[in-house]
Amino acid sequence: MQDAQILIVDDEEAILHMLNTILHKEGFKQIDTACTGEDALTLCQTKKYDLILLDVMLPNRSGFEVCPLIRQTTNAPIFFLTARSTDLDKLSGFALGADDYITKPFNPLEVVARIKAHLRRHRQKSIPVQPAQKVYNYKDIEVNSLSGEVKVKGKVVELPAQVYQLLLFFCKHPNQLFSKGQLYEKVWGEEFFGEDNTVMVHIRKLREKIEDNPGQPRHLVTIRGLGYKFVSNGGNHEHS
Amino acid sequence: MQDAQILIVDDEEAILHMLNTILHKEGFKQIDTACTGEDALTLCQTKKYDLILLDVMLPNRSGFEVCPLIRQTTNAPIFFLTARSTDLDKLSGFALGADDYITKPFNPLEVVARIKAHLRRHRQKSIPVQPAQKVYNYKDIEVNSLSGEVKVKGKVVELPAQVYQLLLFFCKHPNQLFSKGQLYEKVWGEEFFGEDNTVMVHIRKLREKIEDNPGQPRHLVTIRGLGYKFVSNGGNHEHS
DNA sequence: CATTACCTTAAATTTTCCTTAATTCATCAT
DNA sequence: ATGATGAATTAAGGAAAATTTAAGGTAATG
Repeated sequence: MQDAQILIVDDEEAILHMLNTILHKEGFKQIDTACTGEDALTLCQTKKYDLILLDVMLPNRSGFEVCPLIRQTTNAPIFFLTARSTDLDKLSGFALGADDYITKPFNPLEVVARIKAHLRRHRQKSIPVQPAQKVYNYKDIEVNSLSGEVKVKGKVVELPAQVYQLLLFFCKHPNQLFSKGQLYEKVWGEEFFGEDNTVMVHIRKLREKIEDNPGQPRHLVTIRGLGYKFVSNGGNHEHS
Repeated sequence: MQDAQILIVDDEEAILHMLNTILHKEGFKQIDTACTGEDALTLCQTKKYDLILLDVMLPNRSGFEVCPLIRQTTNAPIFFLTARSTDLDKLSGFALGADDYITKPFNPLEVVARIKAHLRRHRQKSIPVQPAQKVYNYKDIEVNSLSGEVKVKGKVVELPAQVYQLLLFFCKHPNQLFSKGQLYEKVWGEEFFGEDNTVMVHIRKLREKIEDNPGQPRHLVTIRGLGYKFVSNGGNHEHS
């Protein structure tokens, strides 16, 4: 339990430091911190946390905004930190996918107690599932993961397994940039050692299936030096 | 009751997540989600649900529009979710085939209570009227799960027990993709450790019974790298 | 203009699946 | 009990298809 990966997101250095020391004293050694919602999101995409403490008041994007985005990457419990604590806040926080609500100023012992309690409960429940979406619908591309069927512009196309898995992954994370290494680890589920050719070839195969002109892709675009991104132009699949 | 298949349709990720967690905590483990009416419809066409939660406000097509279309695929109870709660809304909601009406913001406990109540009523009603009479009727294949009789093109064929179970499972879940592992766990009821040969041989036996040419199956097709699928070409599947 | 990152095609390798046959297991009549 | 029968499982060889590797080409970048 003490080896739980915890992420704390707050723009105030003081609070970050306080929570960090409290939790560290209690034996939690695996603590990361972030100052902005963007940083938190990036961290969540690369690492798997067991618990996230998220301040509502953040520069640029508020915690309320970031919460559902983080939810897409993980189903770890998210605790909101806030100054205000009206019932309405709590309700909307809960609606956004929060699991608990801690109001400033914190009682350090209370924070620790709540975290421990939640981790205990959560651990027991083995696999807390997130709402697994089964059908993805973009402008020209339609994926039914129940039947394993893929349609492009209404026509059914056959995909090899690995290419299908790749498409499915992109459908689950549209408009997000992934490096070849990330893709290999997420889709293939194996450690990446720089052999990026495999990914590139599969990207190509996928493009041959879903793009009008695979040489000039419009859905699965490459961002040179960084990776690939599946863009959903006008697809009726708008999260947040 | 807790194994009821539930579908939640809402474009807001947050609400999807909230309802999912609430219901999951209450023991409902079989939950699917969809963001659009189209997706919901696709899901209803491939799978049978016991209850559907449908948001009125949906992108593209409204819940009002989608409801009658879903009604054509199933007679599962449909609950409308809506922000407004004028009497007009309620009236048209029920007229369109809705079974209940839940207004945002929800009280989680109320949602669960209503769902449970409805499922209880529905279950009670359906059990005595039709005592689990299940006859599956596809184009060439007919399975009577009461008598255990299987007909292919009108002719009775004898199936070994395990092969029959396999066929029955496929009849219950047509047009859905299952991996060998899934099939083994669902049909055999034992943990799967990669010994997929058993499943393959049984697939072969089943094909010898139901296919004209077992080497080139038309009903029980294999999707390489992913699994098998029982396709019902236009054949109407009647659960009762 | 050289270097880097990416694209593209084709060949090589591996995986997956099919099929038949052999073996084990269970049932039932003798 | 015991052997016969049929079913379920395991095993093994081969075919087909998918994945990976490799190699040469192209476009962007500094």
